[in-house]
Amino acid sequence: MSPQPTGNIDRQQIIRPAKRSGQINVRNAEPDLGLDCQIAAFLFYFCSAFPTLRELSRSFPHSPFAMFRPVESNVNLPQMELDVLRLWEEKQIYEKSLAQRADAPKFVFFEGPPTANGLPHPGHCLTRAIKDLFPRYRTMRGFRCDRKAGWDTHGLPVEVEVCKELGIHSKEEIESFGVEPFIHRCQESVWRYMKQWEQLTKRLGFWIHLDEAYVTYHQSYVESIWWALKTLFDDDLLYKGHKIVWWWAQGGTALSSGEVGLGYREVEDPSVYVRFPLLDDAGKETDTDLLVWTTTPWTLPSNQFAAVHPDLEYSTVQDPELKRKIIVASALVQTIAQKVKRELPVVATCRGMDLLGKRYVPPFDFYYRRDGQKQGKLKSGGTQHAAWRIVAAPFVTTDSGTGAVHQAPAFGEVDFDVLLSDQARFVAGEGPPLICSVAPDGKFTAETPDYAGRWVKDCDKDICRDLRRRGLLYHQEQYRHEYPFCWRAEDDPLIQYPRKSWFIRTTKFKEAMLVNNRKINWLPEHIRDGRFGNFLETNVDWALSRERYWGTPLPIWQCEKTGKQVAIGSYAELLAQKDVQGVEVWDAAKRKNPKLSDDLRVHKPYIDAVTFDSPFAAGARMRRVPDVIDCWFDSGAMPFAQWGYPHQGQERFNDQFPADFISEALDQTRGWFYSLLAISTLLFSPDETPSSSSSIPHSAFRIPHYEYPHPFRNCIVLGLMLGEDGQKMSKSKRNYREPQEIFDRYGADALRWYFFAKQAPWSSIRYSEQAIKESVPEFLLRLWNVYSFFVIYANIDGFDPAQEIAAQEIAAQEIAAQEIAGEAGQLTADLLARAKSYRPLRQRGELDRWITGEVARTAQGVVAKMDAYDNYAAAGLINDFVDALSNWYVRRSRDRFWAAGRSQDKLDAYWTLYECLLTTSKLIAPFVPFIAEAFWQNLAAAAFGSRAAESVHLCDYPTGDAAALDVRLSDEMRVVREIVSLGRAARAAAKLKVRQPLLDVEIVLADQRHLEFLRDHTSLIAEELNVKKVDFAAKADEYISYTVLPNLPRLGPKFGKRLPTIKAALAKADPAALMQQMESTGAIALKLPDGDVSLDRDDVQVRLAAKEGWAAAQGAGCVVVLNTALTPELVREGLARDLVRAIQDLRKETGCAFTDRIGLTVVTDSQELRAAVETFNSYIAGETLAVKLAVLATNDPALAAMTRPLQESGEIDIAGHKAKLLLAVVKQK
RNA sequence: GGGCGGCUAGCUCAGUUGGUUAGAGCGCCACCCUGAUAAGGUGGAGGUCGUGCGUUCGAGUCGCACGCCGCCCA
Repeated sequence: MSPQPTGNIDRQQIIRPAKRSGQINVRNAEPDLGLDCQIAAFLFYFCSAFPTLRELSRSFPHSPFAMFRPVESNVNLPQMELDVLRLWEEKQIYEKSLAQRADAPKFVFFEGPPTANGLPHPGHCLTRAIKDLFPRYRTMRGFRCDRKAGWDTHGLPVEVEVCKELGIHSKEEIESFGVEPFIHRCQESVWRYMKQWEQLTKRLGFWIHLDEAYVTYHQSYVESIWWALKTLFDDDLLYKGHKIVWWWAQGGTALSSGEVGLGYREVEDPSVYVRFPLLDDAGKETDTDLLVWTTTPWTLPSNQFAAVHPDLEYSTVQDPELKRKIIVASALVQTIAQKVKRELPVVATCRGMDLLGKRYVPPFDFYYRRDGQKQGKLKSGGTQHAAWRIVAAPFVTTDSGTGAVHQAPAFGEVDFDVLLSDQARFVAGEGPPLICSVAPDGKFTAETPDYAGRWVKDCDKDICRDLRRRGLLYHQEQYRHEYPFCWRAEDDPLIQYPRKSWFIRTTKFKEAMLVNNRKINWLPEHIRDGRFGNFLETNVDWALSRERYWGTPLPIWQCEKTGKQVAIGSYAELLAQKDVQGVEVWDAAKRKNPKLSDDLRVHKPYIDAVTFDSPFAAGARMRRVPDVIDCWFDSGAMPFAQWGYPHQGQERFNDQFPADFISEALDQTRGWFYSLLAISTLLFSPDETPSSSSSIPHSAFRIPHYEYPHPFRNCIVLGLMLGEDGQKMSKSKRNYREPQEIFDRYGADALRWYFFAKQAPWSSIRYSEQAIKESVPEFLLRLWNVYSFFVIYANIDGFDPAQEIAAQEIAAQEIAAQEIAGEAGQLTADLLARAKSYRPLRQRGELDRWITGEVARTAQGVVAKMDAYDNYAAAGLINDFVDALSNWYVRRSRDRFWAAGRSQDKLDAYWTLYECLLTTSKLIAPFVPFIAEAFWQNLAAAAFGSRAAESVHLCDYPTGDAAALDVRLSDEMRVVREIVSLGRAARAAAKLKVRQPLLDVEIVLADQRHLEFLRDHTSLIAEELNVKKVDFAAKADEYISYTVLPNLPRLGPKFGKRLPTIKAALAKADPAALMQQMESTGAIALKLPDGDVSLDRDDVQVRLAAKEGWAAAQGAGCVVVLNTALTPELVREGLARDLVRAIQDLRKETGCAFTDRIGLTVVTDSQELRAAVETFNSYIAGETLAVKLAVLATNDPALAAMTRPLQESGEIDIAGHKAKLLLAVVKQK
């Protein structure tokens, strides 16, 4: 099939639509040619598969084929996107976009690594979309923005996933399964959903180097972390401590505060009130009890103290039933009386302070019977009983409970602090020891024989039962509260537990982190001092170690004799130690299974086997401590670990640090955002880092110091995305659609535009498929329609910008030379200006100058917003521009495109719209990269072949041509549009449809500034409003009432308190008189009781209001008044226009081709309608391509004689007149 | 219990440093246009800006208190 030429058809031979303004414009036409043209165009499209189009057009560089590929108006966006993806891949556009900026200033982006062992959902699309937007934008703005992907691969999530697979849970089960095969499984599991993630990333248009991704389990990555940890260790910032940690008993490990935070759930726990009988000074039991409250009965066997607030008032009440006295906080007496349903008369009161030091009998005697009488030496001299005393604690409140709190220091951080401060009062070793009746597996030990071997939470009930049996349980109820569970094993409640664990001394850097944080540009801003700042304020040392398997091994080796430790910074460093043994374990494994990833070499269990000679004790070995580390440290170390720094990649690190931009969702505040900031502050801070001592062996490496902020300068904190029902997104609830389905239905651009343009990125969004769907017609399709409009007409007219420019005889070499310079390929104004028909802007019509100015204004605004990371505002500006382009420029210019011939005015319109579309394509490229590319591929690449930039994404971002800006014109056009809009409103109010012509319209302006401009546009306004005449009323008192209002922002600062008086005076005065005064003297003088006031022109505001009884609409600065008088002539014209509409509908219904001639009979008994047809016969015939137009009465005998076939309308209503239409297609010769 | 954020039209959300008539999109109703057409456009109705108190000549906007929702943490 050889395509027919389409570009050289004589313009005059194509049927033009008749102009609506009434002039009939039918020519002698050859409809066949027009049809051929369409078929040819279709074939051309059909034959030119997307990627080959360029080749095709290249082979005919100056032929008519270089015109635009026809565009369907009902475009299949998802399909188009797939074509674009293929093009990008084939032409390596992403790579080229980077190469092009190889020497440009850098814009550094860090990828927060996702974990690929779960499926991606729409929330991930949001993060990945925003992570694409700004790098794309910055690249077009001339920056070099490398984008290295990354994967988070370690940690509990992976282990738990594997355990589920294996059907096991506890550490014992893992151990018996074997650590080695377990680790292998973990490593495999990490990549389970990699395909889906890569697919999503690509399909969304997220340009990032997936094949160069950093992976947290890779040896180089692990070694970077070892270096960091060694550095910290050597600076005494990494230490082993004994603390109360949140403990996952089933998993046998502590969790970081971040991880704990992921697992809070509301649960019901017992809330118990227990009597602690008090002892007198002699150690004898009294008749008084302290009533103590706890919500964790299982900790009662480990009770050591009871805490009261020293400043609270406590009451001793008489319990009539027990016949004993009970001490509780005075504020809670009534509450407790209600709970136990009896009066509790107060017999005495005291302050908490008075209770301090009193001894009591604890509810269980497992420890008491052994140590109850033991005393220790106080530092201040004298002795005291070591435990089971009342102590002071500031955290005791009277919000709930009894005002006296059970203390089991082993199972609560605050309780532990109480123990520590109590111990501090004693001579070392004499104070109370820590009592802990629970083993690390969460089960009671043999020290509490009644419950030994049972999971603590399971014992709550039995403990309560026992207390009740012994009469100690005063009251019990259920208590709803939030309690943490393991974030990966959701049925396992966490407990607080004393544990030796490795910590990073982040608290030492609290101030430094705060200072660093203050320099970060957080979006939204409140994160800085709010959520994140507050979190830093309450900083605690980072619980780093995990007694688990799949993670970065803690690089600490310990002397088996002396317990002394060293940190190792790399595998090579390890091998360089004295008498290294155990490496053969890995070698053997690798021999056995050569497929094993070499990265496993630095993992458990292989690394555990490596030992070396202790430098601390002769003959002793150094063995690695068994722990791995918190995987949040992995991701927080990515700024340097992604390069394997400092063992390698020092240059890359120096170049790519700190990041200019990162973004994740709000849930990363205490996760990635914190781990990044903490690690960076500890390692790279300017002054504080006492790390000059640390060094890499055999290298002169020094840690560089960086000014704050680092490691990131700007951070967009995305809102959380909720499911369709406002709940958390959950696969089981199906409250969202799979991303792939969204892509298939609406496309990635639709999803992206929804993310970028529908709300600020930090507001939490409720996933809404409807809203995604809407962004298609609202934005994409509207823009597409403008584009397709252009292409259709440009092709019909043979508007060929490439040929126009070639015709100027620009040597191909010259263009090629400029292309190398990176200039000519982007079809900027100066290149287009070489076309012979391209006129300078100032010579073009006003509408052209206006829209070109709007493009410039939009580009300026978008750049300002995007530079400030405000994509939402930027998208809004783009949207406004597209609206102006579509609904004003194109609409107002239609006639120019339809006009016959190749007038300069028409060419101006083409060039203007063409240039607008090219710029728009660039403007939207970072936001909706696919549709932008589709535009470019047709408007630029298809037309110019290799002379144009290969992709819109290789172009520079438009910044707005200052010379094109015309603020005044922009303002004036806004007024015109407002007047038109008001006119339509007035019509609607008067129930006069636009098809009904009216005699005239009066426009009253509050401000005469734009009057002259408007006078030049009366024909435009008249046409838009379908009126014969437009007047600007000079004396409008007839229609209008005025109000003279004070200009408050101006007067406020000037007059302050006097404002109400001035306001009242203006309101009271006659507006007409005020205006006259202003006109004659240039000011308004007000005589006021508190002194005269003179107001100038800018001090007041004149507001207009239409008087009653007029068909009018009022806006801020003007009123539009319609003359609603209808003459018979006008009514007939209105009827004629209505009739045209009805006939056009019938044509369409009949399936007429554009060019079909028809014969038409209007059958009606309405005199008016008949008259209208007669008066406007040629107008109606012209509009509807009727060669014959007759009107008959229903009883006309001629009706019966009419030849068939006829297309017959049903009975139609033309403005209240009944009629029927008979249509016959006239045979074409 | 604490911190942070939110509360503006039926729904989803904008609303600059306080300034007179608080906006958009969707939905609804009405209408228009129709050779860009399985689109498009215009208009309308719809708001005591969560509640109260305060600061101010003036508060959706600033302050305080409270209520509700969400998140984070205890």
